Amino acid sequence: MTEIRQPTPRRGTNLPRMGDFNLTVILEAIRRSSGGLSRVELAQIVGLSPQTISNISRRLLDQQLIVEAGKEGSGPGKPRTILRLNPAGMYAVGVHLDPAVITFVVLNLLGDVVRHSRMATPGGDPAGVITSIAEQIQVLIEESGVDATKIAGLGVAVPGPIDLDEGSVVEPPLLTRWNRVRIREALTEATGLETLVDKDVTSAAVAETWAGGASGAGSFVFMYMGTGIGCGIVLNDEVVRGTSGNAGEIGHIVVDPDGPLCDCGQRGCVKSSAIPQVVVAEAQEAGVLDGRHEGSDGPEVQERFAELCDKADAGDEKAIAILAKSATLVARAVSVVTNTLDVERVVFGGPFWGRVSPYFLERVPALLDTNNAARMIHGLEVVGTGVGEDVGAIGAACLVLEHTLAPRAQRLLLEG
Amino acid sequence: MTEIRQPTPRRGTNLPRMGDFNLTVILEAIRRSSGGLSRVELAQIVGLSPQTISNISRRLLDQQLIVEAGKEGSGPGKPRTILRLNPAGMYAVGVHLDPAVITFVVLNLLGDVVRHSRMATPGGDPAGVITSIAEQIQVLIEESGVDATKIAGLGVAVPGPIDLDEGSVVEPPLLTRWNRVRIREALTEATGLETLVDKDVTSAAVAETWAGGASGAGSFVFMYMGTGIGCGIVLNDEVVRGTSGNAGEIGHIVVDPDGPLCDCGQRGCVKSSAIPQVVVAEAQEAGVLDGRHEGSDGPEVQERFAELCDKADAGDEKAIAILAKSATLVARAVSVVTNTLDVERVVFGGPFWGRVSPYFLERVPALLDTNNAARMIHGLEVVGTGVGEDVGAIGAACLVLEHTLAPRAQRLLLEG
DNA sequence: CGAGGGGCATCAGTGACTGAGATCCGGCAG
DNA sequence: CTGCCGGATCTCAGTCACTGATGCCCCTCG
Repeated sequence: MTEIRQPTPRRGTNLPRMGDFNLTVILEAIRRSSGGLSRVELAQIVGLSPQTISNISRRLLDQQLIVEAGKEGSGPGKPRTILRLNPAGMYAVGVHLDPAVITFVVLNLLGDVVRHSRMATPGGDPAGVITSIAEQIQVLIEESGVDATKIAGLGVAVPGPIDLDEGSVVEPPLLTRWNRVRIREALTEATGLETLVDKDVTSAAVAETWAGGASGAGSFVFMYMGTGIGCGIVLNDEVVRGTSGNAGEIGHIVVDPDGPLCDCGQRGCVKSSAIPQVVVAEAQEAGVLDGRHEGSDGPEVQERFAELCDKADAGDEKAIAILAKSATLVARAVSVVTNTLDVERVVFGGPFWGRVSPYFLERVPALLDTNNAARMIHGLEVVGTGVGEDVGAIGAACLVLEHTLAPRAQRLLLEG
Repeated sequence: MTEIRQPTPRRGTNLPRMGDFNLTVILEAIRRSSGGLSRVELAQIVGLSPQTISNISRRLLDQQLIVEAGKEGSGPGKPRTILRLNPAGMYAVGVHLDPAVITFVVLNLLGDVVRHSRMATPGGDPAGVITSIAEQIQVLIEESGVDATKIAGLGVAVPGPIDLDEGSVVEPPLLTRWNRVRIREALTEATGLETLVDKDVTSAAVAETWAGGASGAGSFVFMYMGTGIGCGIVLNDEVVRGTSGNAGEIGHIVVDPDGPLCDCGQRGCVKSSAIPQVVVAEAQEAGVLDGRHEGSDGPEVQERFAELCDKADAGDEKAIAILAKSATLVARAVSVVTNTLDVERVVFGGPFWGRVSPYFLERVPALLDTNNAARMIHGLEVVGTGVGEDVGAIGAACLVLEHTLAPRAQRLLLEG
């Protein structure tokens, strides 16, 4: 039963903590490099002496987290031995519990997907769903064929709100019956794996830091375009979770003064103006999509949204205008967040991102730049995630990798 | 010439860093306690062994940062020796450069104001203003009578935007002619003091962590009610500055769909709907304040705003309604920030806070609670700062104390 | 006035990082 | 083919912060 969140009274540190921390620092440097690093390069990058690097490298080699991969000799002298991550050195299982679909992945140390599966989210009792999830996890692990002793744990991404202390799901809007369900305990019990629970948007941000390459470094906001809209926050390479793990709730940022009334009492909240369901409804009203107004449930919306994108791709002006408006509205919300946090980058992703990315990438950067309060000082990079559609589940698995291997400041401090 | 901001490639740590860090941890524990702590209590709180605490205490005593202050004997056994901060152990000078007024303070280690002065902000050339500031600092230090060798440095709080790397002021809306003025260099040169520059709202947040008592711990947002509106952000006891030091720009959060058009193109931004200048204008239109529409400059607004508050205090319904509306609008903006960051507390402060506090404290907590996305998990505390009106200048001085003595994770890492 | 108990210091002991020097490894000139 | 050279890495102490064990000190209470 591990805790993600930080205790408030700041505690001291000691020698073993320091050693472990430096180990993770070196691992991170190797991880973030493309193509591995030699010991000498590591010494320069992390600022430790070559001897220390050697010692820690040995520990990493013993733990099979890294491997020596060839030599790089340029000029005279002994060629440098390149150290790379050992993909098979550690694995993590990730589950994304979405109101519509549950996604499962097994990740290796590089953050690559080794195995993956999906199932429609069963509607019944949470306890039953959890049992199904646990079963599916066992199947997945077997199918993947990975060494079970190398599996560091299980990460679970769930819709907010959550209670990080309890490891529970607290009444998410689209998962009725999930009221304070302690999914962490339940899955630890059922699978025997150390389990971490976090919000889907936070998980997506963690995925970006671990598997997203260059765009996952530094300070950024991950805009998650799913059934709803939310963001994950990373500042100086560390994820921001907030007091209870609920950071990133941006749904009620007002972006459209003429927008529809929201349940919060204001008009034009981004969650009631720019989420796929609303966009689809708008398209229907405008006659871009035909009038069948059957269901507003997950798959239905997804399908109709895809239809709208198809039309836009085919050049339908009205469809394009609708997507463009949605991009404008989302950009306003993003501006609020980026101005509040002064990040250097915005990463878009999530299940609905793939289809709308051209329309967003064409408009959002300029809009953000115009509204950037720090415009005179630095620009604001806008990119789509390289992690892909399963970013929720991949992020869930990355929660485990991050918790185990990332150089979090928290790792240095003594426990309460 | 010190840098506040963090380098991105995370670097390792070593023994001396660890020792220094633990020293700051212990100092912080003593600082945050009311009335000092014994060595045994410290050992429990920070998690280090009693021996280590003893050793570090000795270092702190040698540096005269703490003093042994009496004994506390309850029951049998040797009574505990209480360790307290030594107020005279360190001093810091703070300057708040506001468009209307420049405030100077000298702070002791406890964060108490030892000496303080003000001057109207001269309108001329920035270079001339900086010279005046430097002169005034010398005068203040002399008048304060503190041991000059104990002055750790100079902190300067300025309106944003700033460039933290350059230590410069970058075209703030109300300080024309201040275009990329490298005030940090200039004041280091002119005063001989190590100088730190930061945004006024960030400084205010730092003031709260250092001199604000219990409300300055953990994760909170400091809402600074000044000529404009902005916020400082503290997460897990560490200030969030952002990539370039410009975090906390929340002026363009939309809070009033029927509000006035803002220069950003949207309607009802908090900075164009709820800042004192606008509130005063509104009161004038409503006939609560008489029609003289002379100046909209700093002192004028301040005076008329005070007049409005007087009327409200006297029971004028219309005046109260206007302040109540302003509270509602500000609360909406605060909700956006608290939901984005999931903090546990909102601290209000700034020059205009004192007068409006009763009207805000009566309404804002309930409004925030209603909009709190994590309502089911934890509440949201709302308090007024205990630091007072000079929170900008005090915060500026606290920048120095924080930089020198706070247990920032950054302190552990090797330099680039 | 002595026993008891808690606070605190002293003294080694551990272990992570560091500096100096040795060793290893390949390229290159002779 | 051999020896030289330069750079990478390893070996071996050395330093220093934290820790565990031990003992002194000081106050309260019987």
